[in-house]
Amino acid sequence: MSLQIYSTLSGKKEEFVPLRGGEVRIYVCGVTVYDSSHIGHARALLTFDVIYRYLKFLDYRVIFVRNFTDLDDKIIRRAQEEGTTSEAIAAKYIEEFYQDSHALGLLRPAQEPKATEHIPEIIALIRRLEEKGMAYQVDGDVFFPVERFPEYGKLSRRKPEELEAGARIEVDERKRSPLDFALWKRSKEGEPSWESPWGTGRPGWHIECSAMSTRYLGQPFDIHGGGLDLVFPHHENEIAQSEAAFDVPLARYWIHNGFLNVNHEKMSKSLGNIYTVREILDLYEPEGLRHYFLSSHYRSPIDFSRQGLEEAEKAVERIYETMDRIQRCLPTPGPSRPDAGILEGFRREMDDDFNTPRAIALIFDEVRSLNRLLDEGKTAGLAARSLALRAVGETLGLLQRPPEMFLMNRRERWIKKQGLSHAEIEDLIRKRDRVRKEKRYQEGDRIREELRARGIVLEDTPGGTIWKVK
RNA sequence: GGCGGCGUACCCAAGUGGUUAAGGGAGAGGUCUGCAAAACCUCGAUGCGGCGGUUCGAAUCCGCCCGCCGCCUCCA
Repeated sequence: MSLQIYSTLSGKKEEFVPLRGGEVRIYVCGVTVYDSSHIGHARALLTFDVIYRYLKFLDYRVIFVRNFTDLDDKIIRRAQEEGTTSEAIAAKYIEEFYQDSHALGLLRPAQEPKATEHIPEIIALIRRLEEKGMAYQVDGDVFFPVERFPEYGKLSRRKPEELEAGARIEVDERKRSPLDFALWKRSKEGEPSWESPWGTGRPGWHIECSAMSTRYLGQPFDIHGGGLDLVFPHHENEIAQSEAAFDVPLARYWIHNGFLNVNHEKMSKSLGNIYTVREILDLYEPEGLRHYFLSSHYRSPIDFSRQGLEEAEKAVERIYETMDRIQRCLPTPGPSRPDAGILEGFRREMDDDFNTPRAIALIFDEVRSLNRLLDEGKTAGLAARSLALRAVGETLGLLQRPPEMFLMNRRERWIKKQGLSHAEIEDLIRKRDRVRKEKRYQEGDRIREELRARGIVLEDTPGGTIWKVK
């Protein structure tokens, strides 16, 4: 069995066959940099981060491109509100994006093109469409004539007639059809603008992705991805433009991640239910968030909850505890190779449309089995299995830190929140040790209870008493 | 109105025709321990929103009904 990918275009799982041998070219629509990234963005980013990692795990040479939309109405509006330039707004949120990406443990794409740096490519593409009669100009605006592209609607399974019937937006009278969309917009006073054959203006939203994907990956390329909400109209329009221009498919497989909801509703500013990446990572471990997302399938909706995140964090802690035990038992792993059975099992699950929930279940099966070996004091095969576990974790972007660091971070976060200090806790532990030596256990248990009431649990190990967060 | 999705144990969540319905969290009992914690062992849905149907056999396919949601407009 080989990798099967669900493609929005065909509406079913298909065997993945790269267009060029061992190489995979993938383009994912990135963020519009006009505000802080929220956890919905994080879900999309993590989804494709894992897809990227898994393709590499399969030994493909992967060319991963993810753009920044650094030019659009929202950025311009934001700049006006703040009395600055759209360049400054974009630069600020790109910087924030990188901080968030780093915190989330995202692998960096090979290319991260920005719309503003590809104006010549965009103009060339529009000109090509114009030459083919697939663009028309009205007063410095250039539109794409949807009715001239018969396959329009094939990705989102919509018929143009039905769309027109249901349209309830204000229609620009100058367009031939309400569905036609802007390739180029004449710029208003004070907006960023570039010289073009149609006068001073700026690109429409969809065209940048067509221009940049072709620039870095050619056409067709293998995988195009993004959030489910981009299917229509963004990706539909990209297909129309690119395929009208070059008469070959834009991309072979179309992957879309499901939404992240809050209280069963989509996150939106008007509902005030947006959580930014930074505020969540302020409260929870990044790997907890990653685990939380990966324990649902990438195409399913997730209803975000604090409880879910807390449970996920405990789950990650369980894995780290086991890795910590292994490390103490086998300080140097030796020349072992990763256990092939575990890797095969992982591959079997992931080959089925990146089934991360099953992959995670497999990790926990392995954790239990390893703990049993450790309990029994057996070390045969331990090194190979822990190496495999680490490889699997790495492919999911989990288990990337030394175990003690994860455990320590959780503790630090907790005591800070509780207003406790190390010294205070350690004093109590020493005091408890003293009374225990004198067998005054009741007194010792009182100290334990006192700490437990503040979320600290004590573990008496052969090496002394350690403490953890409940 | 059109298109699409979802409803599985206390919570989260896999599973889309066939032995005992994954895994995590919470819970109960046990082993270990001075007592705990961690770990391990055991238990936990005779049933997968409801009602019919197809089939030797369905959580899985079909129909109807109930409930929830998304897209059709910028949006990850």
